[in-house]
Amino acid sequence: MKLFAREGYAAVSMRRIAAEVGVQAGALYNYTPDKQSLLFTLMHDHMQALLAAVPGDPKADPLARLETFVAFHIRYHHDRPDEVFISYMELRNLTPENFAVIEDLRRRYEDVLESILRDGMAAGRLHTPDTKIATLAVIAMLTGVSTWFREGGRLSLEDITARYWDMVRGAVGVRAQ
Amino acid sequence: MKLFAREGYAAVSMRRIAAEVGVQAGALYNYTPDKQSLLFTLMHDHMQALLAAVPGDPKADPLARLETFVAFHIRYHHDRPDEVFISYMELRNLTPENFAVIEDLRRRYEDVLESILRDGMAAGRLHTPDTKIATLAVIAMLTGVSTWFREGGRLSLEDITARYWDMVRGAVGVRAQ
DNA sequence: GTCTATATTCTGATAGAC
DNA sequence: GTCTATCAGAATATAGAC
Repeated sequence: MKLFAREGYAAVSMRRIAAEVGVQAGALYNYTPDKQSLLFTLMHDHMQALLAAVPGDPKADPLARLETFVAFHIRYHHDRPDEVFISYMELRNLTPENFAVIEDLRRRYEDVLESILRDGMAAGRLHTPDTKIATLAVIAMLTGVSTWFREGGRLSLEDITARYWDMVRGAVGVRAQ
Repeated sequence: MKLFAREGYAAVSMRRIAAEVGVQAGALYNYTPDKQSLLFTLMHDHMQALLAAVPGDPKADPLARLETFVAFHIRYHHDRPDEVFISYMELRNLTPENFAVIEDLRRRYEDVLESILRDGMAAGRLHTPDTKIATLAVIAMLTGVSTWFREGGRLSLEDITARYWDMVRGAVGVRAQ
């Protein structure tokens, strides 16, 4: 995970991975049939864990669910920079079959947010003309945090989360009380 | 450009590039001293062109400038998918010196948007508590379009641009007229 | 389950003929 | 300015001893 995130799948050899974990290259093949399966397993496990962790109580207030989602996404991605980086950057190095599996999991994660936005619309708590577009925009915006945020800077992750919650509310048309 | 975008810098050999342009591998070294310089030149040219193309009339109305920036960013990135993809994905394959150059150009592009937001704040036309964070959020949101938008889908690029302009206005606190 | 050794192919880059 | 040929090393993956 660390090597793929730092240098990229194609640039990391099986020998480097073996050296990192303290065995010879041949020994790795007791754990994975090949390099591709290793990449796929890392990405698959990450997406499964993400889907298992995302909070989603359909009975709660839509705005509360949206705020929870924003905080969850920022925090979860911040805590797993390598997994996130790989899952966005190494998609093109998956075989077509493996790519389809990961894409399906990603779509299911997006659907969690889109359901929140749809319920918010139905309840009249927010106003956005296209929940699918808004979903993609919000996720891109939130995921961007992990590309530049570093601990110890001008703002804490809690500050950042507050700013993004402001911006998300504005973007999806939550009207002031 | 096409090969790096599709398969990644590390995965593409000089022989593949040579075959793509119809020469033998050795001939490439009449045009670039090495593979790293080739990547750097592609990214550098792209960032220079982006900075030269971005509209920025400091005397215009801040909201008009913001709308122009949003439309420009979406259109420019949509028209150059390979360049955009490389410039975001291959940063880690640059040498530290080359990375610093590209990062500086990227920061200068971000500064164009941040100046607009600052002027909008000063003019009382928008309200966002942190123009730097808003800049990063808006650019991440807009750049995301090029990862999923495909011609011929449910919405045209003009439709998308209109939706994003709505969302950006909300995100940076443009109050309804 | 790890090791050494190896098959086979590919890598970035260079030399020198033309 | 392109070609062929080549260097020196690295790549994935496998075989077989232990």
